[in-house]
Amino acid sequence: MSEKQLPTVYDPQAVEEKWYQYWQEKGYFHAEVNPDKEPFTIVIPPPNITSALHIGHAMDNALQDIIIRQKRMQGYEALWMPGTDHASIATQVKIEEALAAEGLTKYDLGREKFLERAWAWYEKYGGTIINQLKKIGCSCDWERTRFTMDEGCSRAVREAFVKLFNEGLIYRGSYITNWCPGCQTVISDDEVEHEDHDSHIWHLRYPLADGDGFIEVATTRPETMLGDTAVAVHPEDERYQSLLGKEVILPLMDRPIPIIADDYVDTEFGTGAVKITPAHDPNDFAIGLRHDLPHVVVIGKDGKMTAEAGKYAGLDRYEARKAVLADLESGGYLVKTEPHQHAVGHCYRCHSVIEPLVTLQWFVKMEPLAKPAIEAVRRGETRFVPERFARIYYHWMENVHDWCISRQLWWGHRIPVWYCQDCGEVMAAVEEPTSCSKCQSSNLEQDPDVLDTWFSSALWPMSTLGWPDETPELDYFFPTNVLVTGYDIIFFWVSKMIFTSLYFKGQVPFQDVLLHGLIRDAQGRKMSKSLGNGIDPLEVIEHYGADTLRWSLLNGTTLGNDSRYYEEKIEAARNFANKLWNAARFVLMNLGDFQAEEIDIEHNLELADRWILSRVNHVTKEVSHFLDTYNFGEAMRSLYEFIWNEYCDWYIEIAKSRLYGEDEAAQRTAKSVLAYVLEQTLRLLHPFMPFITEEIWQHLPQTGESIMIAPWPIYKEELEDKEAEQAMGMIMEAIKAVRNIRAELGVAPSRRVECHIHAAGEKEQDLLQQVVPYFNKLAGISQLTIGRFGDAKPPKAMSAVVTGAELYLPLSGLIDINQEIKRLQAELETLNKEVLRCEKKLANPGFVNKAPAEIVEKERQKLADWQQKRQRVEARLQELQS
RNA sequence: GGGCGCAUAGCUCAGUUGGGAUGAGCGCUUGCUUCACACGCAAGAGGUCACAGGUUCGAGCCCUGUUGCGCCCACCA
Repeated sequence: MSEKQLPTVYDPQAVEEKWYQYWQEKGYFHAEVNPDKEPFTIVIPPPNITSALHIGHAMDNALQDIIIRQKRMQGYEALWMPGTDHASIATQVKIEEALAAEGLTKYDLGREKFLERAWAWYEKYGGTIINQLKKIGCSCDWERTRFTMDEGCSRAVREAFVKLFNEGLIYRGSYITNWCPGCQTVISDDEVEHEDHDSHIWHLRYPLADGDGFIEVATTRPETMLGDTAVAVHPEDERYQSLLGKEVILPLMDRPIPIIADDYVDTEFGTGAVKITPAHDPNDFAIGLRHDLPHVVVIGKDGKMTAEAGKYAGLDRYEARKAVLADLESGGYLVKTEPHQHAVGHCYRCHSVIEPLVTLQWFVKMEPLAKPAIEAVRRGETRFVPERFARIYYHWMENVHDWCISRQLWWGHRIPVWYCQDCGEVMAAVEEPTSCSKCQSSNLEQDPDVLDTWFSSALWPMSTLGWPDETPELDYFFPTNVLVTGYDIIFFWVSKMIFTSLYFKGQVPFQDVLLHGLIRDAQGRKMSKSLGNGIDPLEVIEHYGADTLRWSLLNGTTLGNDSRYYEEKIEAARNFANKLWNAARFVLMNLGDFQAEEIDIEHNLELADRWILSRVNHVTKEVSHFLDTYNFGEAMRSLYEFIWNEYCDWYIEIAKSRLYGEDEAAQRTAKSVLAYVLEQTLRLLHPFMPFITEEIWQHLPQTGESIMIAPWPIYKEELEDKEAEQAMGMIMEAIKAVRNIRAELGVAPSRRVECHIHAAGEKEQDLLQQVVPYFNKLAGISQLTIGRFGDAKPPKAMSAVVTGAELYLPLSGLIDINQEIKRLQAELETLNKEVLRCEKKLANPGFVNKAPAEIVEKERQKLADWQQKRQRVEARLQELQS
């Protein structure tokens, strides 16, 4: 860098573009198998190619980037594996929407043309997403970028399917499934979103076949009664003992159906008698199996009534409900209608009301997979952060149903199963078979369906590293270290990766799962397209820069908790970046031609130097610790406070007197410490704000290619300087006391005043003498007289008592003795309270005996301190009142 | 019906293993064109840590219960 000075204003656009390109050219993002280094791996949650990234993605990926950048600096072979997800159902829904806008359906195109469209979609959005991630600053290993439908991932999917199939863990069968009439496919239980709807419960009367009265049933879905094939009661329900084995005539359909007994029925609920529709209700389906009941399918896949529904055939299911109810009422079968709330399932992609239908599907048998997955987490092989999410995982795993993996969609991994059209043999194969393994016929047809999109996601940590091949990458980078994702996809993805990885690899896929919350809008509402309250991260980056966006999304947050998006937060982050920029600009302006070799932080140190060096060392410890424990918000707070409140507000101001002074040695020391602390701080800040830190760092006198590969600062216990921290604390307290008096009396900032300061002891006096140059500057003092307790005081003066000293400001013309007395009396009151509190605590034998010695000692110290202050204030009051 | 989270300054939120709430940003008051920064500086105001018990020498933090808000899971029609 020839240009040593920073421009007055930080321009994120130019800087970010420049450095990102530089990093890429240098190959810093790339990780290789390297036996000399310890690996550290993160696989990205592959964003869906459905559309551009939203603000939640920005946060998710900023988190991952923070982790991977720190690990890289710490010397790990850090791999962040990137890629995108084909998102079978979600993408298909989008494409069909686009088609609909053209007045077309997927059938107009046909499967092949439709898939061409889908691939074009991938080309467009897949690229957009990658570019967005780059804008955010993500240091992914782009050379390794993958896609869930690329060749390798597709082969992994087929291998996994065939292995599970051959080992009896995948089966095909007709079961009641969640049919989405909108997407025209089944979806798994996880993909159904339940919502409570205000509806009704209808009591119906079914006449007994023998004409001897009625049985009353209750239902929330009257239209399904057309498909009833039984009425069930509890076997021990005394009310219905005499009816068991009898038949009722199904109203409207005139069909006799039996009254059966089943434990499932709750005698307390409704009438204790349940109409059974095995074809249209999951519970009824189970009862139907137990009692071998026939299925009457009255609702079709289009959500309309079938021919089996008789005169209602062709009606939409909700119109049919109205018609059926009207007919039941006019026939005298409707006993009563009561308001009722009940949960209605909706498709998580198109929001249609799910229709439970019996269809022929492929399933994964979950029980043998779930058990090891539960045990592995119990053993701590994978750790959930925050811990509470492990419970959610356990609960899901312990109650998991078999996983329906086939989808009646076109975009996705085609199920690798072929049916022999001659002998009916069913073959699962990784590569397309040419002939039937049983009858050698070549008349084979592949299953038309595709796999659940989560099937390929489940393999992601393995497939991106080469599985099913035993690649060096898989051996080296797997299991991965950290997975970062939102708590809302524990079921969809996290749990599926865990059991899949354990089954195929015998290892958990990652050690730690970090689960963050959702970003809501300023009112706390979920961001959604319908509300139009979403935020485009790229727009924010354009206005404020990526560092600002990253900082604002994570500052002050905690893992697992939702947060809100505010323009004010963005501005606060921007202000922080600006503060850092200006501090650096100041340092560089004063450094001149100062060289890296000139940096000397061991000799000629003043108190303030020792203090800031101790502080930066302490912050190094804190930030490292907070990152180790995933307390990102706390790490950021620590950096923010150090940079703003200590480095800028105090150290830079203090250093000025030496920078502008004549003493060259002192000037060199100040420059050294300013440069050293800034450089350390930039490295600590780099994972959070990669661009601005690089830009500044490149201007500093140091030797290195990039801050990205500079070593992570290490805490050194020997650099801790408690004495300097305490002494500086005293000095700062005294300066603040002077400023406080000045402000209260309205002393013009430009007016320099005289000050007498009396120290408690020799140590304090010595200390004060050391800091005169900047004490005067920071407190606006013209003449500082340093004495000892008991020395003569200026006759008319404002005064303040601070730790180890008392100070007097003889502000002629501004002093009102009565007001001063009031001030001191108020001060005395607070001091009395503090002294009392300490005394009480120390008088408690329980505290003195049981609390750690360190705490007790601290309390004694405090008491002595308060007592001394109180004594000085009392003495001062006496003087003034006499 | 289960489970979980939240309740701390006017607002939005932190608070790491229990040890004076000098908590942060925004907002508010007062004063400052102080030679890095008005996206700033300085000085302030503002809190019974939801409520009630308990454990402890000591509780915002641990335990029990209550209230309010939010979320997740669940095959009672």
